[in-house]
Amino acid sequence: MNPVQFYKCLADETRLRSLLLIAREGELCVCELMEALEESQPKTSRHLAQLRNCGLLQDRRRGQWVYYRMDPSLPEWAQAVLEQTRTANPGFLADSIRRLERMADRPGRCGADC
Amino acid sequence: MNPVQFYKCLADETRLRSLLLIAREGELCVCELMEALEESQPKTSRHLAQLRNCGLLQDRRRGQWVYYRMDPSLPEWAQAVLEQTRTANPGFLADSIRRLERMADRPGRCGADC
DNA sequence: TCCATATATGCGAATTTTCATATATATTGG
DNA sequence: CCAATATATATGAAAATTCGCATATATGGA
Repeated sequence: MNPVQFYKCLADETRLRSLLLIAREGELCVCELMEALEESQPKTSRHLAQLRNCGLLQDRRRGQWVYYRMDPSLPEWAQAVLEQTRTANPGFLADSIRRLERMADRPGRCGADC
Repeated sequence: MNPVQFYKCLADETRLRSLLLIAREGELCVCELMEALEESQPKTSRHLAQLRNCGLLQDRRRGQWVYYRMDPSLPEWAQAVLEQTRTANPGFLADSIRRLERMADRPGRCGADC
């Protein structure tokens, strides 16, 4: 993981919020991120695809939904950077978390079997 | 310090190398960074000014030279991010450090009195 | 004062990034 | 198969970033 490319990925509001929200929640689908970030579907999807292509996120499809989570092979230093950024800047995600928690009809998360 | 703006500062090869080199060396002047990074004078100077304007670096003039160092008021999480990036990616700076150490006629560093 | 060195900045061109819009693909349920 | 929902992508325009080059400023020494 090239540090410059890593930081290019974090250098955008939509991408950084998505990453930190996913880090906090474990796994989120595109429609949840759209709602939490108040962004359009193509914009949300495109940024997530970019983070996946760079190796920061993994996705899995479950029915109609595609869930994104941290790529577990992300180097430790990069994971640590994300964690520190998240915990040191609680205000950065506050509104997004509120919208996410108030979201109606969130698709249910389950393992590989529902 | 807005996290997105902070990461925009790190999302460039010249700026990230400059920052990590300065973090390692304590203080460096523009001509040392030009040599270490093999970059032109205007390019080097412009990126350093940007880092100063964003609050990541401080500068002090000593004679003809302007020395840049970390801004001590940089939030702890940001300092930690830089340190982790630096120690976890020794190869990222290796060539620059070699060129810096082999540089002839490096301007001498002293306190406020030479 | 004049010159050499070090650094900063103005500016337009070139490159990169981001976005909105439209459309394509995939899945589920009828 | 058809319709509805969720997600992905193509495309061209707009915005932001980066760069090279020229020039300006600051300092120290002859």
